[in-house]
Amino acid sequence: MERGAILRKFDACDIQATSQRVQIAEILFEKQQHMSAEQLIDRLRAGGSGVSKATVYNTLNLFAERGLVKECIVDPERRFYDSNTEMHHHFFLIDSGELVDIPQGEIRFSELPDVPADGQIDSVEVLIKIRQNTAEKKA
Amino acid sequence: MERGAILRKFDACDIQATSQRVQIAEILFEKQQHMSAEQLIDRLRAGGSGVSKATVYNTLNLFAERGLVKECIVDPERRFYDSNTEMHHHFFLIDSGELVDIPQGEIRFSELPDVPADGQIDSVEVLIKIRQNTAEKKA
DNA sequence: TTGGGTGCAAACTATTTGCATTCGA
DNA sequence: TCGAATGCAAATAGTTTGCACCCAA
Repeated sequence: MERGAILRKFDACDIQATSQRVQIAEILFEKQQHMSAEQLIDRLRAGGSGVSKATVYNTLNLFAERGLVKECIVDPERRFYDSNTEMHHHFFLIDSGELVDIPQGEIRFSELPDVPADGQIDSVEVLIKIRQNTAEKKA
Repeated sequence: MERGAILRKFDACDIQATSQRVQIAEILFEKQQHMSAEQLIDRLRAGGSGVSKATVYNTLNLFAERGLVKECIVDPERRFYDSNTEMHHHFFLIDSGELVDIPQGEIRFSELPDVPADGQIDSVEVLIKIRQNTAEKKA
């Protein structure tokens, strides 16, 4: 995604553009992906950027809050930030800790539960955990 | 759930019964619920038990590993342990941080995605986030 | 000029670990 | 008796916060 598109996204989400925020967004929106703060910091460092840890965390929180990215809680060790904010679901590859998108439309419900009184659905997320068969299986 | 049933569960999961483990299980299986380590510790303390923090964490990990309880990751702040290990889904009440079971059968899929090559489904979890309408709504 | 953004380091919190002690089969 | 379980405290890791500094409108 080129800078122009990022700036437009910022604008749409009421996010002031700064050098650091653009750097972070450029990595996040490079492709459809799920990154943790740490992975992002590594990428920044690898690219020679000196953005601080605190700024990365603050920025990711800001992005998530403003709806620029989606926070995915699947691994208690770290939060993932998903550059795809469309309603969609995930495979979680247990062995690699990787999160993979399930394209919209590949899951459909034939029945959904009644929502508790006074509540409205904010989101519906399906997480399918996958275990690899590749190598060993037994302990 | 009475002690006998707990001991039987322990046996089924190959967990050696000890006083602390039984105390913890008694609270967890008191009813169908989701507890965090901290809530559990509070309950133990309230009941006059002196089980240490480390033992609670170690025990919860052991229980989860052996399939006695299900670990639910929904809030990055804390892990919940679900005394219901049946395949089932959850409502997450955003405002209260509460996790509520969706009875088995109230969600049905009409379409599920293909599983990545060499993988097998470990679990399918649906999380429906609910926002309350009760009081205020706007910032 | 002036408030928001940034960087750093210290603070925090949930969880894990090492090790000596205790308990139970 | 002897290994497993426990308790404590210290260690760890991810994330947040306080505060001084800097930049752009």
